[in-house]
Parts: sequence; structure tokens; C-alpha cells
Amino acid sequence: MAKKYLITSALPYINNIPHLGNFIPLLRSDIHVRIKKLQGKDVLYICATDESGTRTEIEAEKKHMTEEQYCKIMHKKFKEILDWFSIDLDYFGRTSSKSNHELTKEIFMDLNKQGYICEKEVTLLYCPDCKRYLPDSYVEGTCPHCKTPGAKGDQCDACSKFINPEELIEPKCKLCGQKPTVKKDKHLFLDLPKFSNKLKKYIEENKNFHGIERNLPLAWIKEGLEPRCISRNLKWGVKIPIKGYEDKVFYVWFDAPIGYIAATKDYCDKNNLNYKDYWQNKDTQIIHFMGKDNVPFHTIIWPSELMSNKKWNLPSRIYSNEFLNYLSGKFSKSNNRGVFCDDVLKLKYNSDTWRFYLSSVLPEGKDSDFEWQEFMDKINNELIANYANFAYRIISIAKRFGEITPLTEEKLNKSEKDILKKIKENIANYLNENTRGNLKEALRNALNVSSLGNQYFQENKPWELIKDDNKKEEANHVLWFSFSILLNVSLLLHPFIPTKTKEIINLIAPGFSINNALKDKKPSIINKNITITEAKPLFAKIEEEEIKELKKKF
RNA sequence: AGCGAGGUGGAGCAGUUUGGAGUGCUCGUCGGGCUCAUAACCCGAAGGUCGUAAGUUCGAGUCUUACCCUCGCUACCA
Repeated sequence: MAKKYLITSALPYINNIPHLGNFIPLLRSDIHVRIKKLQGKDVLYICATDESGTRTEIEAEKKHMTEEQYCKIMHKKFKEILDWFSIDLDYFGRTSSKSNHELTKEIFMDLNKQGYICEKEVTLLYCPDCKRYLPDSYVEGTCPHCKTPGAKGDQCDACSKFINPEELIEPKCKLCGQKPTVKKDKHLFLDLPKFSNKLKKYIEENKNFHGIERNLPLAWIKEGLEPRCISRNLKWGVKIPIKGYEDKVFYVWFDAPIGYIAATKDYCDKNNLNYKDYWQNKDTQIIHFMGKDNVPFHTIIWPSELMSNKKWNLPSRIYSNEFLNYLSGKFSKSNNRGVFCDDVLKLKYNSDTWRFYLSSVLPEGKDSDFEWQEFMDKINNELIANYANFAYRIISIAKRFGEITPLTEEKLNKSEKDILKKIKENIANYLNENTRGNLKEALRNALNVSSLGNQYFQENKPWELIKDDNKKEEANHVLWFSFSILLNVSLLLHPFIPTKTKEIINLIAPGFSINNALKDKKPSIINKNITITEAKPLFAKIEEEEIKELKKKF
């Protein structure tokens, strides 16, 4: 059976409209999937909204809705955003789905049967007024160390010391301001120490785990894992299917990654496929994209859950990204700081523009910053000047020239053969960088090809050739080869800016199949007549004035 | 505080796995060319004691140690 790939992007939390930083794993995974499709690989691309948790109950209550109603509305908003950005998911599921509830219970029961679940008594804060158990971050009070008021239940912002919420002076419920009481309750724990050896072996033996994805879990294991609490005193979520836990649900992070399997199952059920071909067939590779904050969950807790039963495939590769910050600080909805995905939909720039800019500043090796000036520079000086201008100058001349007839590879002269050779090298590097998770470099390789195109165009001066009736044939040759270069750049850029490149490919090579185009890792040449009747710029340049406005607005 | 990641011309990044002359890329700057194209394109040049200090080595951006700075995690935010 041919190798399959199941690719996921970290499940966005239903309560937070993603900002551009949260959007990075979605963009990277989408590009990665599209590049794999160019290679003709069998890929399934899955994501879902993560809908459990205390915040969902609180947000729904604030809006006077049931959790179900609230999540449905929010899920639709997320879907609109993903569609707008051309995030080409095969399926966008929900962790509140029936399939996720069933699979979560199934995996839990397997873990429990094998003795991987233990029970412990824990001390919790309870707000009698809200009738709700309070997570640490929902409790506020005076820091016992530095006496600063307004310290949260987990850490004091002023002295940055950790706080045991019971030690807070004058603790208050963040929701109603009343004083919470201390309660003891029994909870379930995933007995992580029992997985230490298996996890260590799994990570050490998997050569695809690099950097943080390897060192962080190995460091945690070396220090000694602790059991992780997986139950919560909430109503909304996956019910715990054992006696004595009827009033509790699973911790979001227990059922969230199972959402990857559930979404796969929902997709497969609708398309006459079997989800086990993805999750239990050893020929399938599971690949997860996420932000760096998510790495402990995906390298320790999630594989442990899957080790409940030998049948599940473990993640074979993890691509984590650093953070994209806003003007050297954090994005923050509550402080109204930064650009959020729903803002982007209201601005005048199309999704390709945003995708290109974000692709060119992907935080792959270290944190990077969103900067408006840089947004303008990258779009004007790289996307437009390099690629869009190349396309526009050929199209403009071709329109004046008339019908272009294709030639065959034997007609190529030495410099043209050299260009094809260089394109081939760029394709090889592009694919290699994609596999290594360096999409910013892959983009660079794509743009190298349009630089080759601009050079070729400059040297061969088709604008002179078309004026000379004796040089019609030569003009045809140069234009045809220029278009062939343009086809190759457009293919390589397609995963990054899918909309505009598709238009160009349809214009210059109608019927050309984008999927599989790089299967042989070879450049493509155009083999049909090309007639251009209209020429217009691909993107509008961004003006200084616009940037000034945006800087004021955000 | 502990653990993890990062610090490389004016800006942004590769390069560190396996040590071999500061090597490379994009943007910006400066000089020249071109006039098909959205002041776009092409050619050339300048610009760096690789966070700091010490060490190993014939040789360190790369290995070791200490320190400084940025970010993440530290187990009930998700």
C-alpha cells in the first residue's frame, strides 16, 4: 500500500479568535500539505476546534447561550476565517463531536484497564457564589511573597514567583469577586511515570525529532515525570465513564488531541473510507504542526495516551514554530494589541498578500515580529517586484505579440538548458527544506526561480525582438521559454499564494495539473499555444499612506 | 529559580549535526545599465572582531565552561 500522510494543525481553542501568531501553525501546515500534493503524495489534512474547558462554560453563560449553541457559532466563525485564508483542510472537526466523545472514552478505558490511571485527592478552590470550581488563573489576590495586589492564583506578575492559590492573601473569585472556599476532591491522573521508559525510547529512536521536540521531552523525562490530572469539575465536556466520576469531565487536554482521530473518523465516515487506515496502519505517517508552547503536550501526554493500546500510530514528526509577536510585544485581545484574523478579513488586502507576508517572516528558528513597514516592504519588493512584475512584463509583451506556439526541449540553447538545471536544483532544495520544516527557505527557493526568469528576460530583450519582423521566431522562442519559467515559479509559489498562482497557471497553461507537478522533481515546460488578450498587474502596490493608517488603527 | 530554545554586516535569515580563511541568501544603501514592466528589472560595490569572557585545538560561528540578554515551559490557562 502506498504511504499515506495524516497532517494536523494544533486545535485552536474555541474561545480565542486566532491572532496572526496563532495562525502560524495553520499556515505552515497548509503550505506543507500543498507541497506534498505537488509531489503527488497521499495526504489527509485535519484540524478541529477545541471546545472543552472552564472558559467555554463561562463564555456561553455570559452570552446567555448553551455551550452547544455558543460553540456552534464560534466554530462557524473559525471556519469562515480558515476558508478566507484558503486553508485547505480536508476536514475541520469539533472536539464536542459524538466521535470524539466515544474515542476519548475508549482510549481512557484502555488506559484504565492497563493500570495507567491513578486516583488522588486534590485541594481546589471553589466559589460558592458562582457554584464553580476555579482554575488557578480565575483566582486573584495579594501575593504572599511581595504583597502586591492583583496577583493571579498561579504566578505573581510583579515578583514572578509561583503561588499556591491557597496561600493568596484575600483571594477573590475573578468572576464575581467573592471569597472562594477550599474543598478537597478526588481526581483522576494519567500516570505518566509509567510511560517514562517507553517515551524515552520512542523519542530517542525517532530521528525526525529535532531541537525542542527532542530536547524538551527528554529533559522532562530525565527530571522525572509526574502524574497529570485529567479530570475536571465541569459539566461541559466528555463525561468520565466510571463510577464516582459522574459529575466530572475530562480535562480539555486529554480529549483535545483525540480530536485529531475523531475528525479523521468523521471525514472517513462521510467519504467511505476507514479511519484506521490513517491511525492504525503502520504505512501512515502522523505529522503534527503547532506552536512551541504545545510541544510538551504532543511529545509526552499525547503519545502516552496513544500507548494505551499498541494499535495506534504515534506521531512520526512534529513541526513546532516559535512565536510571531506584534511590534516586539505579545498579541493581546484584551489589551487590543495586534492584528487578529477577523480584523484581516475586513482589510483591503487579499489572502495571498497575507499568506506571502507571513510566509516570509515565519518564526521557524526563533521568534519574529509582525511589523507594518516590513509588511509593505515584503509585498512591494519581493512579491510584486520579483514575481508579480515578472509575470506582468511577460504577459504585457505577449499580448502585443499574439499567439505563441510551444517548442520542444531539443530547441533549447545552452543558457536555457542551464536555467532548467538551476530550476531543478531549486526544486530539489525546495522539497528538502519543506521536509525539514524550513518553509521560509522553501519560499526563498521559489523566488530564486523568478529571479532567473527576470535575468533571462532582461538578457534576451523580447521587447526589441517583437518590433522586428525578421525576428518573429526568436521572439516566440523567448516568450515561450519565459512563460515556461513563469509556470515553474507559479507552481513553487502555489502552496504559499494559492489563489493568484492558480489564475496565472490557468492563463498560461490551461488544463495543467497542479497536483503531481513535482512528482519527478523536474521543471515543467509549456506544450500548448498561449494567447494573451488582457494584461493587468497581479497585485496593487501598498502605499506609504496606507501603512500610516494601519499603524494608527492597530 | 530550574529546564528548553535563540543571540551572525543597517534589517531579516541560513550556516553549528561531522571544527578547516566570515561562507551564503533576501531586503535596504551606494554606483552603473535597461526602458517590456507597478520608481519595477539586470550588473557591480561597500558593509560583520558571529552576545560577552575564558578554555580545548595547528585551526572555533561551529566543541567545553561561566556570565549577560530575549522567548517558551515549569504539570488546574489551553
